[in-house]
Amino acid sequence: MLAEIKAVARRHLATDGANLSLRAVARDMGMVSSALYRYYASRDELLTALIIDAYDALGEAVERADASVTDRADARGRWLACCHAVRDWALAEPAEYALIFGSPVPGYAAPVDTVRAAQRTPLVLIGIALDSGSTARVPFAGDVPAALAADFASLRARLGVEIPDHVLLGGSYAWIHLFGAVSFELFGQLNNVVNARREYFAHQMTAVGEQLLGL
Amino acid sequence: MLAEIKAVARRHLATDGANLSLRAVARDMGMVSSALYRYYASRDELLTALIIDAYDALGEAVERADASVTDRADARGRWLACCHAVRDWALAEPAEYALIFGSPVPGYAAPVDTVRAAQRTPLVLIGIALDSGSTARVPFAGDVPAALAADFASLRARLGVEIPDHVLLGGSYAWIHLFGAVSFELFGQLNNVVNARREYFAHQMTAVGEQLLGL
DNA sequence: CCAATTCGAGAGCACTGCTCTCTATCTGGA
DNA sequence: TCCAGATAGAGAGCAGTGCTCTCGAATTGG
Repeated sequence: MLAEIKAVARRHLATDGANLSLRAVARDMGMVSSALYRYYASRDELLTALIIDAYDALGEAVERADASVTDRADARGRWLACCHAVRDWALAEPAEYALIFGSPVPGYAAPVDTVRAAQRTPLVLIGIALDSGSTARVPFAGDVPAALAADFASLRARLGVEIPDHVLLGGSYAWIHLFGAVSFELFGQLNNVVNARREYFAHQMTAVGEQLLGL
Repeated sequence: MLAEIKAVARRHLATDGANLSLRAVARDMGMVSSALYRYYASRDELLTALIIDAYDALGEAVERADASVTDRADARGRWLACCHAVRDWALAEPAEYALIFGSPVPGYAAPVDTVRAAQRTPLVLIGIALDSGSTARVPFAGDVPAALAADFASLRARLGVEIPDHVLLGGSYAWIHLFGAVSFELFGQLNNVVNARREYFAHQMTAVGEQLLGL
C-alpha cells in the first residue's frame, strides 16, 4: 500500500512538481483524501519517502554505471560513466531530480533518514578518486585551506575512509560541478543557448575530470 | 503601486518561498485579494516581475563588484570579486536566488522579458574572460566539439562579441560551476559536511578560475 | 462467534487562486 | 458647478488544497 501510494504520487510528481496534491493522489487510487492519512501522516512525510527513493534510485544508477566499467583502473572512464548516469537519470526523472537537488520546499526540513541515501552517489565518486590516487595528477596538493581541516577530519571519520584532503577537495569540486551542470541544463538555463547538450555535457565533464580531479 | 506590491511580495518570498500567497500579500497591504488583480493579472505575472527584479539585482551586484576592481588587467581578481558578489547576494536573498536558479515552478513558463536581465551576470564573466584572452593560459584550445559550433556561432551573433569558442567553453563552465557551488551551499547540500563555507568557496572559485578559465 | 482492530467515507475548517458584480471615489471637460 | 467616465477597491462565490475529526463497515484473531 505504501508502495502503491508512492507510485501514484511519483506519477503526479512528473506533472505537478513539488506541490503535488494528496487529494489528487487519493482520487487516482479511488480513495478519499482522509484515507490516505492512515499511511502517511502528512504531505511532508510522503515527500520524504519520495526523496529517499529518489536518492536511492540515483545512487543505484550511478553505482551500476561505475560497476559496468570493467577496467577498474580506468578512473577517467568510470568518472564519465557516472556523470552520464547522473544526467541520464535526471533527464528521465526530472521531477525527482528537482525534488532532491532543487530549491528546498519552504516549510520542509529534511529528516536524518535521507542522509544515508543521499551519500550513495558522492561515495561512488570518492571511490573513483581514491582508486585513481596513485596515477592521477592531483591538483591542490599542499594547498588546502586551514579552516577546512576540521570539516575534512570529521568527514573522514564519518566515512571511515583514509582519504587525503586534496582528494576530498578535488572530489567535492567535481561532484559540485556535475550537480551544477545537470541542474543548469534541467532547470532551463541552457534553453536557447546550447542545443547539442549531450556533447556539451560530455566535453564539460571530461574537462572537469582532467582539471579538477586530475584524471 | 506596482512597486509596493512587489516589495510586500518580496518579504513574503523570504518566508513562504516560491508558493507565496496573493491573499497574504493583499492582507498585508490592507486590501482584499481581488483588488490586487488590478495590478497583476495573475500570480505568475507577479512572480515574473519578481524574477526580473531578482536577475537585475544580481546582475547589478556583479557588475558593481567587477567595476570595483581598479586593476582591469587583474582578471583573477575580477573573477573572484564576481564570485563573492554572487554568493553574497544569494546568501542575503536566498528566496530570490531560489526563484531564478532553483527548480522551475511547475506550471510556470518564463516569458522572454526575463532573458535580458538573466544575461547580465554571464555577460560580466564573458567580459572578464575576453579581457584576459591575451594573458591567460586558455584551456580547451583546439578541442571544441564540432556539434557545438552552430550553438556557439548563433550565441556569438546574438551577443555581438567576437569571442573564440574555447573561451566560450571555459567561460560557460566557470559560470556553471559558480552557479553549482552557490546552489549546493544554499540548497542545503553542504549541511553537516562543510562549515567553513566562505573559505571553501574562496578556494574552490580560485581553483575553477585557474583550471577552467586559465586565470 | 464475538471483541478488537483496521480501513475507508464523509463532513468540516481554514486556506488558496481567480472571476464576477457592485459601489464608492476621483478626474476631466463643458 | 455639474455630470459623464474612468478607476480603485469590496464582497461574494467557485473549485481546489492540507488536515482533523467522527462514524460506520469490513476484517481479523482468539
